[in-house]
Amino acid sequence: MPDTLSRTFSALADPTRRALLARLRLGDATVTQLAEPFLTRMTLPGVTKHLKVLEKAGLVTKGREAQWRPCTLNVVPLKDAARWMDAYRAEMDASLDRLGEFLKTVAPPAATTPTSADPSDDRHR
Amino acid sequence: MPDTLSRTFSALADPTRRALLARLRLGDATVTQLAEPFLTRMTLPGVTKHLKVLEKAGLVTKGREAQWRPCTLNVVPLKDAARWMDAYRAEMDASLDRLGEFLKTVAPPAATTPTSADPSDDRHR
DNA sequence: TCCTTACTTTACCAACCAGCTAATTAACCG
DNA sequence: CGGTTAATTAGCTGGTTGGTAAAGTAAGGA
Repeated sequence: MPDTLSRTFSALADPTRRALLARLRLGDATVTQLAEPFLTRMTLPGVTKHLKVLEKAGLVTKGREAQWRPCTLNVVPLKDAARWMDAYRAEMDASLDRLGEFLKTVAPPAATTPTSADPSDDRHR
Repeated sequence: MPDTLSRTFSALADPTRRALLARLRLGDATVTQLAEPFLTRMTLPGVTKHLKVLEKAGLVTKGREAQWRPCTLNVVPLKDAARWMDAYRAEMDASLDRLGEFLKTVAPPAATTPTSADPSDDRHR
């Protein structure tokens, strides 16, 4: 029984679960609707299990409508995760990607005014 | 052997590892230096293992200086994780927290001009 | 009442993860 | 060389995870 943040990150550490969240971003859906794209890869109980992980992490809430369980995305735990990441925002912005890093070592440190346009610029908003 | 994003989130899904990253944010450190705060809770091989997880996720790079292994933080994988989260930025901003949500249902939808100051505002940057 | 649809639970398996102790490698230092 | 320090590796255990098949629950409808 780990802490909330760990459970959130743990829930995100699976491509199937991320895909389920992405699907829910488009709107609520029942379990079978959610499972449908994955049924070639895995069985329905498998999807149910993934959903339970997401539910325990608080990322999904399951409703109850007759025999259907409409699932809803809940981003609140994501906020905490994003807030944790924000502590690293500064060094993320500072660090260029590998290519940029390499170019930085090759080119002289007269960096801020390159020849014409800097392609490794303007990422993230 | 999961995908990169899964390995990143998985590496973050442990408070010890997050603490190691937080420590590295202050600057490089050797394994024993990193381990020191945790040695009451766990042994050194335990910390080594956690570091290996972080290394495999590309979040930490280990150098080699005589018998020391200076560790460096590498935020590049974090950028991908942050970019993934950005897809949910809109609904994160839209959704207020549980309290806010509740207040929203109680108060009329004349929301955008609250009485005086909105406390659940101005988070994130 | 019985069937169908929707979904969950149970029981099992293999793989992995977190932790330990003990042993090993590797480098420096006297 | 022998000892000390730094760190890893090996081998074990117990718990969790991801998947399955098969059985079970619950509601709607003929």
